[in-house]
Amino acid sequence: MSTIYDVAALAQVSPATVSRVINGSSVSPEKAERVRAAAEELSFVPNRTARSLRRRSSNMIALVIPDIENPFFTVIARGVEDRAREAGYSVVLCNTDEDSTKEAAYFDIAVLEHMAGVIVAPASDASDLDRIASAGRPLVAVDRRSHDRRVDSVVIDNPAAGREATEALIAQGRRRIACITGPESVETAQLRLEGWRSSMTAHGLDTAGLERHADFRVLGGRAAMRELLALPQPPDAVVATNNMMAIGALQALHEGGIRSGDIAVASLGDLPSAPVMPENTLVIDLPARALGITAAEVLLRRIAGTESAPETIVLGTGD
Amino acid sequence: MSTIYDVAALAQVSPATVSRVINGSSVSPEKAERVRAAAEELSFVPNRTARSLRRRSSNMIALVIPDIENPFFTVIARGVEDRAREAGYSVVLCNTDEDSTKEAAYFDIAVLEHMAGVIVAPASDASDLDRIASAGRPLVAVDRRSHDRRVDSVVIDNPAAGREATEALIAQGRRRIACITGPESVETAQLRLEGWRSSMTAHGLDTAGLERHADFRVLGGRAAMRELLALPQPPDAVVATNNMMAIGALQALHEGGIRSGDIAVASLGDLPSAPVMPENTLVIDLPARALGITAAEVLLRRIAGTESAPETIVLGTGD
DNA sequence: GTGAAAGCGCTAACAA
DNA sequence: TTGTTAGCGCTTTCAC
Repeated sequence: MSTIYDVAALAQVSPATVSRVINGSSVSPEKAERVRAAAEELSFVPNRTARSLRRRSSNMIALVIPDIENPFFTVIARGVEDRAREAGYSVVLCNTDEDSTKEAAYFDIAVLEHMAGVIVAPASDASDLDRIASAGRPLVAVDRRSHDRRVDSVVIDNPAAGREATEALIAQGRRRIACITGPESVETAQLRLEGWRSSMTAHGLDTAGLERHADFRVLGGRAAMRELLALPQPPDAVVATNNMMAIGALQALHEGGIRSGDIAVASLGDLPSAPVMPENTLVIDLPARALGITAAEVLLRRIAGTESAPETIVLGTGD
Repeated sequence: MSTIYDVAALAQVSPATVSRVINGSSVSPEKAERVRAAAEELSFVPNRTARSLRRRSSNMIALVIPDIENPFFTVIARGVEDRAREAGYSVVLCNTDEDSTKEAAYFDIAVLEHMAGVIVAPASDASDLDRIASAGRPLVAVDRRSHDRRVDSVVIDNPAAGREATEALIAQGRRRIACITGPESVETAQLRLEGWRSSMTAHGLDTAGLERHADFRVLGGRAAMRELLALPQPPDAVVATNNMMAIGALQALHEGGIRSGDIAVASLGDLPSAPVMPENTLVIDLPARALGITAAEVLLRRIAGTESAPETIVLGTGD
């Protein structure tokens, strides 16, 4: 493990010059070359910890997501990671289980570790993003906006996604279409629900009693579907506003012995690789990877020091 | 952001004493109390970067896995993370896509970042674990042993898992049982295959032409199953040595229009949450979480300085 | 038990 | 453009 002093000695320059070469400041060509040769010779690699200490910022980015078992978020993670790594940053993946307490603990760590920035899919509207913002760390919300409008957000056009799913079911001839959405405290859940509602009313269809709030997870989707099945007049289709609840809904249909085709399910977002896709299932692709890439780009820009007002980037579902 | 100097000044002791209190060295009770009060007062938290620089070791652990989309590995990750976090370490998740080059890049980062240790499910037997070992960083292989016998390993009893799956199929009355396993360069794949083979021969069943090597992924499993279906005499069951290949095999069966029940599939490891589990499917539970927890414990012990000879811990499939 | 002082390896003023 | 120097915040000898 050689240091810039070793390199400086071998190249017969000062440590500062070595540092400049590493960081791309202006150095005369011949000295730069000597430094490069010396660094090569000693297989020198800069000590990132020392750099972080001095710069008061590391090259780690925290990515805080609510559910690592959900492929939607792992795809986002891969998008973030690919872009971040290109820029020389490492990504620390933090899983919160939709739990704001766990989330807060991760935020504290991010600050303590002097992480360069944080990308978060907030567990709820109550997420304490201020913990990060007030510490002056760049922060980007992804997939879900925060109530804190000071932070950048990268989201999907959620109402459009809700409408798209609903329209597709209507086009299949479905009329009594229910919607299973996420917690009321998550804006994404509300917006997708609104998309469904607007499509329904636009087509003159009744929505009364057909909304259900669940938890964005399999069990919640299943329970909600069971309730819908128990209605005096069950739906003939359902929009699940995320993939996990769609799986839960399909499970409930299967348990209930519903004939495939009697009730159609539209999922917002790809299902985890399944052996067989049930025929009555419709998937609306969500641009998860683009979400991750874009969030990383916005964050990197903030890390680089861009000072513009916080922005919300809305990605179309077709992206 | 206060420092130990601020705390020292307020408590009227030297910075060294503050450091000692933080790290639990012997300090007189009254001074210790003064320091604690001062730290509380200033809401002091030690700067981890400075500590890492000084100690030449951070409190980050790298977890390098081949496939973040595979729930088997995410469950391992959660096991690792839970245990690591208890001990005050953060976990950096690194996804290699079964690619040794990507893996090597992560190893380099782990060394550069002075990470406290690395847990890896090696992409192949050719994985260059020496990169870490020779840098003196603690290293534990999980799920897959390395050819490098200097490192600790935590694995499943793979032959037993292979046998268990095979015996279960035999108990169902299956006789012509194929095996789709992973790459030849991955020991885990070989051992599970051997488990299958030993059960087959123990029951006097023929194994000729019924082995397939794939890549532990959905597409590979599907292709292998197609080949098996194209055999003059196709199998009546198949053991897939991991969950993703089991999904691929089931897909191939579905595409091939095979009646459910004609060919049974046994999967080593839980399937990702699926809407419906096909009836002809059998899952052998693998103790993924225990794998993660145990690997973390072994690593933490090494980080703490245990100097015993490298060990291989084999977890029973019943654990 | 406690404090003074010397760094860990790097970067950023400040001079030259 | 280049070098000198002073830290970033912490830990750890080494004296006392």
